[in-house]
Amino acid sequence: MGRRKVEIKRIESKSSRQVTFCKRRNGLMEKARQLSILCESSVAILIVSSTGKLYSFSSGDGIAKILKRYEIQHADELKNLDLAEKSRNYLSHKELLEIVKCKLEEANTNNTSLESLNSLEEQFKAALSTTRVRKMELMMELVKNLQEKEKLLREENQILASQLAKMEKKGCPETEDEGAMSSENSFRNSPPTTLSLLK
Amino acid sequence: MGRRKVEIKRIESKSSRQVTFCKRRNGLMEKARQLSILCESSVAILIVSSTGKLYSFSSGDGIAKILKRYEIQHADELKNLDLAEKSRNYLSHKELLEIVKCKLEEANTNNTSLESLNSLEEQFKAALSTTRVRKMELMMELVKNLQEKEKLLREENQILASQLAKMEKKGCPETEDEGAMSSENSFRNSPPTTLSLLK
DNA sequence: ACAGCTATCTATAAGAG
DNA sequence: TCTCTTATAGATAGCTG
Repeated sequence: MGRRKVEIKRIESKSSRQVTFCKRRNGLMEKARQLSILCESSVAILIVSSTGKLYSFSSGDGIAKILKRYEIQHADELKNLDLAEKSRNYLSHKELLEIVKCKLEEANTNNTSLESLNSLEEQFKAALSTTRVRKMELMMELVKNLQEKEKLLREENQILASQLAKMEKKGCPETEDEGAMSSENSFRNSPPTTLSLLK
Repeated sequence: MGRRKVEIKRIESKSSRQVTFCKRRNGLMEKARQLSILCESSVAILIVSSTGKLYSFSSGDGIAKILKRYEIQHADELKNLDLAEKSRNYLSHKELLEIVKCKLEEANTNNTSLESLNSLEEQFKAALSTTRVRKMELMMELVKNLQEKEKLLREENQILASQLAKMEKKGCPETEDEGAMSSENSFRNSPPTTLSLLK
């Protein structure tokens, strides 16, 4: 859309590349904004220039929220968060154990009546209300589930990555559309794509 | 850029909103692709339609990597692992309760003064409140980080899956202008492959 | 829903200050 | 380098099938 048609390939001149980057980046963001408004959708854009500078756009509520929507297990996650918040005030088991052990030993060295011991037990039970126990258990379950999920995802990730690698070798070793090359360039010295998260 | 100028505000007609969404979404992705190539930058786009469907574009290296830069305080994963392991060692409250009971019965055979028991209780409460909050916060952090990690992994997974799909479809895409469409298509209606594993 | 078609509108490449 | 201008390429709104 300028005085002449441009080929879509890396602009060699550094300065005009910079100028074009700025113009087109602004254009892209504006388009994103319009799309999000016209069609009431959530849009997020992240751009890292070749010099490593980050630019981002997101319609309204920030990237985190957009990503959240995309979470497949909505209900599950909401439940998780809810649970997480509720259990914020609970004590860790290990901690509790330590304290109890310590205190009991202390108590042991003194004299205790049967009645008072019973009442102690009652109070202790009360303190450890049933709901608390339950929530803590759920909390533990949450962590366990998350860890399992993570494991599955990593496994699947590995599989996908290796399949991709295979195909890339067989199919088309050099020309990659949509910036596979450019990404190679802009992250020249970083390890292969997928592995970043997997270390 | 059409037959008439449009105001940038929500399109009321559902059908034409849908059509516009599709057209502009494609346009946006194409622009993103061009930007990433022309200026050798990394670009990622995430769009969630009003119906909750996800569309994404990313130049080559996947969103995860770009997101990583964006995450301001990316808590170290090592800490996570450490924490996770620690939490695995915590006893369940039920178990704890058993232990306490046992100890109390043990103590029963000896004699303990009422006062010492009361003071025990006080000390116990005090000790609880001191460290409870901090420990729990760490725990929450663990969960939060796990959830974030999961999110990133899902992202990455989807990208890999779609790249794979793209390659399978086309083998080896060649010229710039066609490429965007192919990437678009591969994202269009395919529910992420990932999900199968996660239910 | 979808796929073309153009008349129009927009974005922007190159030039100017 | 930056900003502004302007001619032109490109995107797309409203149609049509």
